[in-house]
Amino acid sequence: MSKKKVSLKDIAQKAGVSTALVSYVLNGKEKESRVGQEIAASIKKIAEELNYQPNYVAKSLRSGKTHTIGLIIADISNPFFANIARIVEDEARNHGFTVIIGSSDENADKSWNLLNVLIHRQVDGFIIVSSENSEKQIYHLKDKHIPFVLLDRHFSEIQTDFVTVNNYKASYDAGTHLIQHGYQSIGMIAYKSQLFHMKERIRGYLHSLKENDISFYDNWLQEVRFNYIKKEVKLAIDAMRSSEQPVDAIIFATYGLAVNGLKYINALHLKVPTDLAIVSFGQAEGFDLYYCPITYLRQPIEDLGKTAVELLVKKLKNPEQGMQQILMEAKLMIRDSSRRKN
Amino acid sequence: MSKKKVSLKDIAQKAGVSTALVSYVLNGKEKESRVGQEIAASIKKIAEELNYQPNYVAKSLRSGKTHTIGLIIADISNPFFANIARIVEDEARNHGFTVIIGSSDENADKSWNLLNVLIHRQVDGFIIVSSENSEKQIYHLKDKHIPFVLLDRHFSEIQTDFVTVNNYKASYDAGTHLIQHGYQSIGMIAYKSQLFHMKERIRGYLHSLKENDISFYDNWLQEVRFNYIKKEVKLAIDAMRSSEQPVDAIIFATYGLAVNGLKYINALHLKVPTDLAIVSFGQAEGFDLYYCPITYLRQPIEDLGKTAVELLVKKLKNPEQGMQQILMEAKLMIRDSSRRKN
DNA sequence: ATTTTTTGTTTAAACGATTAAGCTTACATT
DNA sequence: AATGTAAGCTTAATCGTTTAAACAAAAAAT
Repeated sequence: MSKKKVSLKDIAQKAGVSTALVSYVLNGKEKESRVGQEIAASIKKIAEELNYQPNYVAKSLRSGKTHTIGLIIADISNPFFANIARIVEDEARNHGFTVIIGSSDENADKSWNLLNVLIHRQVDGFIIVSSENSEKQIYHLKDKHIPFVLLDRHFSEIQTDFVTVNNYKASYDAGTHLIQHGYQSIGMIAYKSQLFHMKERIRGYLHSLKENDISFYDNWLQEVRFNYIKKEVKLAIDAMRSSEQPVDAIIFATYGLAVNGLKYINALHLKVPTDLAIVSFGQAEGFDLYYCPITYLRQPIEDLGKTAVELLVKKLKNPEQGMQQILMEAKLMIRDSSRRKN
Repeated sequence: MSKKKVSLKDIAQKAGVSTALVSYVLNGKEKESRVGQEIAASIKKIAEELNYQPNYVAKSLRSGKTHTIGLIIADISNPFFANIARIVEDEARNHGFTVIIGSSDENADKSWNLLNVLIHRQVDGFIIVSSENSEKQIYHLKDKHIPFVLLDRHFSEIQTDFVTVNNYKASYDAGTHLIQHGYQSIGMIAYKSQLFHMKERIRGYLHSLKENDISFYDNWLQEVRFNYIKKEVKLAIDAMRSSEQPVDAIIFATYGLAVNGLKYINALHLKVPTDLAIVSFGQAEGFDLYYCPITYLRQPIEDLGKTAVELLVKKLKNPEQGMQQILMEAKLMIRDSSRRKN
């Protein structure tokens, strides 16, 4: 089976007309281009019979549009990003776009590489979860007038479209919640990072303490390096516990930090929440399977992803589209790991 | 900034030669096409200066190759597939290919849709984790001579290239392990499915019982429907426990089943492994965070993904490439949830 | 001195679609 | 009868590459 691919030319030949007519008809331009009724009908019929499928590569070359979106995330094997990817993909497909995903591993060089590969592949636009020190890349896109939307993170000093959660508020809520449930010595483990969203998470945490007149001890805030997460999370927990004022609760700034932290807490035979209460950013089955379900900040992943796609698609259809910056709220899902202290 | 895109023509003009020469030089065909030394050098220099980047769309149109692979999986938000996707992506990029991912949700119709969208996008080939009842799709690809490799699952009645684990052996190992650790009444929760890999998992389990002269009770094997997983896993566990011969151990045939099962087991306040030992297929942090780390079958995800890409790339480069069918071994990672019964 | 070969380069078609502009008819208007 | 206009269709350029074939000039062989 499987004869040659059917092209416009084949249809034109069979119908005894030029390819122009076929193109007009199959693109629904019969009216504007005054194609005869019968001829139009017969073209449609033949196209149907031959099971014509347009060649998108040819279309793309002509139009300069590939109907493809590049999605750059930190790591597709991280559940948060996997979920984002899923939403973005589905939503993009609904709009007739195809998605190409790349994982940057939070590494600016990899991200730069990906960006360029995808630009050369002529993607129409990008949805990006930025890595640290990747400001240059953003400027580059602006320079080249390639449309993009930042997702989950943005740079406070660069004006761009973005869709993120209000990390400050989320963190503040987490801290306040713990305080209201009777915890007085609350630590936070975050990444050592210049990224705005991380700074905001820290700021929110600190603010919740201050507002409740809890005096802060330096040891309570631990910033670990992404590439040494396993070791440094342990050190961080050790430091917090041996602090002048040992913590009775910890807020983890990401899912990955929480996974590592909880493993160590298990190893130390600490009981959650009696020895240590927990609140974490991120979400995945891990938190459900834990013997004491973990209180977490649920980010509106579906909304985030859909909105990012919508913004981008709008920009692609109308490059004059004004800038949009969207902050969404994370919801604190209260479970056992932050049970009221007795 | 951002003047117009630089094309071969621009370079040709600046160098005062035809585009053909430029093409030859930039594709390293200077020798075969006997391009003059100086002219070649100057072309290279100019290309460099103008920062020329070839237009892949045009290249694709000409060559009929897009250097793009379609990856169809069940669901990118499932950690197993997310990991696969990650590996496939990286490996493909190493070979100069780009990956487009689609999630089928184990649904043959969606999968069929995806397949067609990607075919029209002119992907060069596919890596597919097949859904149930998608045999037709496989025949379709064979018919059209579109290269593909099946991953993780295959159809015993269709001759295709594939890369999967030896599910029979994995399951058999799990059963044997439990028996050797003193468990006598071992149940399995699997999906109700015609898919070969699922049948094999069941077959391996049954065989381990038989070989150890353990008589099997019908209630021990529970097959639940994918779309009713939450409810039916509960029913399954209830049925096993109220069996004539209640189970003291359960093998879960997938990670998703295990997550649901463990949640219910927690809700029932059953202690693992004293009340119920557990072994599961799949892997993710969930199993580490569980108060009693779960014994699981670790599939060689990295190898699976890489090998699938390698096979496909080989086929793309040489369509005459003979069929390859690769079975890999899953490794039983023994942890606390199957601790020796005392 | 003529022919052949080699070397270096250009021409032009092709991939598959889109679309502005041009070309015929037929019909309506004066 | 002459002119204008609308309808219906074709031509040909274009997007950016690749590459077989043609060509011209120089070098080698006769």
